[in-house]
Amino acid sequence: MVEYNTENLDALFHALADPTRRAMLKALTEKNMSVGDLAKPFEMSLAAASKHIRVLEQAGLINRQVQGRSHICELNAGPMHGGLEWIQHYQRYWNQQLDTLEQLLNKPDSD
Amino acid sequence: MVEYNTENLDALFHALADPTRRAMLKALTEKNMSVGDLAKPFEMSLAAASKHIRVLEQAGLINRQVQGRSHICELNAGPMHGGLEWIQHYQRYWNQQLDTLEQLLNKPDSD
DNA sequence: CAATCATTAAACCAAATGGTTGACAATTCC
DNA sequence: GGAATTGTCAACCATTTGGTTTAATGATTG
Repeated sequence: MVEYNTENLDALFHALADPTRRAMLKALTEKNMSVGDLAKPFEMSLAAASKHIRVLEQAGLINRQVQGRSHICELNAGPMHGGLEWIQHYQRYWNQQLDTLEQLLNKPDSD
Repeated sequence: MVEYNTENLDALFHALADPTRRAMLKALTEKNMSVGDLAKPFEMSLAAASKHIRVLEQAGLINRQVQGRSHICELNAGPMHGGLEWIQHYQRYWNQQLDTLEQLLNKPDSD
C-alpha cells in the first residue's frame, strides 16, 4: 500500500540535506519565484544557485515554467509526503523512549 | 519553541539519504545489533558498513554501547523528530495541491 | 602467551558535490 | 540590429562520499 521508492527517498533526503536548498523551498512557500530571485539571498554565483535548483527539480520538489527569458519556479511539496511517511514509521520509537523517560521520572513518585 | 538546528537537519537528512543506512535503521527497530550483525546483510566490506554506522551515530540516530569486543548499536529515533516537524510544515502545501486536484476532479460533476 | 574474533584506522581510489569563472543561447528593450 | 537581461553549459577545482584493502587495536579463548 504505502510505497517507498528507494530512489525517490534518496533524492528527496539528499535534496533536503542542504541548508541553501531548504531555504529555497521555504522561499517558494511565499510565492513562485524566478531562478534569479531565488538565488538573490545567497552569497554564491547564479550558476551555483541554479545547480541547487536543479537538484530540487530532480527530486520533484520544484516545477519550472519557462516564461520568456525567466524561469519561474513553483514549490511542489508532493514528494515530501513519502519522506514524511517514512519518518513517521519511526515515531513510535522516539515516543517509546519518551515513555521510558517518563516512567523513569514518574516511578520514584508513584505512591 | 520549535527549533530547527540547521546542522542537525543537514546531518539527519544526509544520514537518511542512503538506502544502506535506512536499512540499518530499519533493522535496529527489531533489536539492538552489533556492528557485525548490522553489516551482514550488505554486500560490502565490514569497514564500509562501519563507516555508514558512524554517519548514523554522528547524526544521533544510533547509540553505541561497547561490550567487550563487540559494539552494540541501539536505535535512537529522537533526532528524526526535527526532520518530521520540518517536513510537516510543508504538509499544507501538498494538501493544497491535492485540494486543487480534487476541485478539478469534482467541478465537472458538481451539478 | 598465542590465536582468534570484533571493530576501527589508514591509505588509497573513483565518483559525486558544491563552488568558481567564462562562454553561450534566448529573450527583451531601445 | 545591438545591448542588456536571464539562465544554462562547460571546464575546472577542492572536498566529501562511498567503497576497497591491509594493518593495527582490544577483548576472549585455549
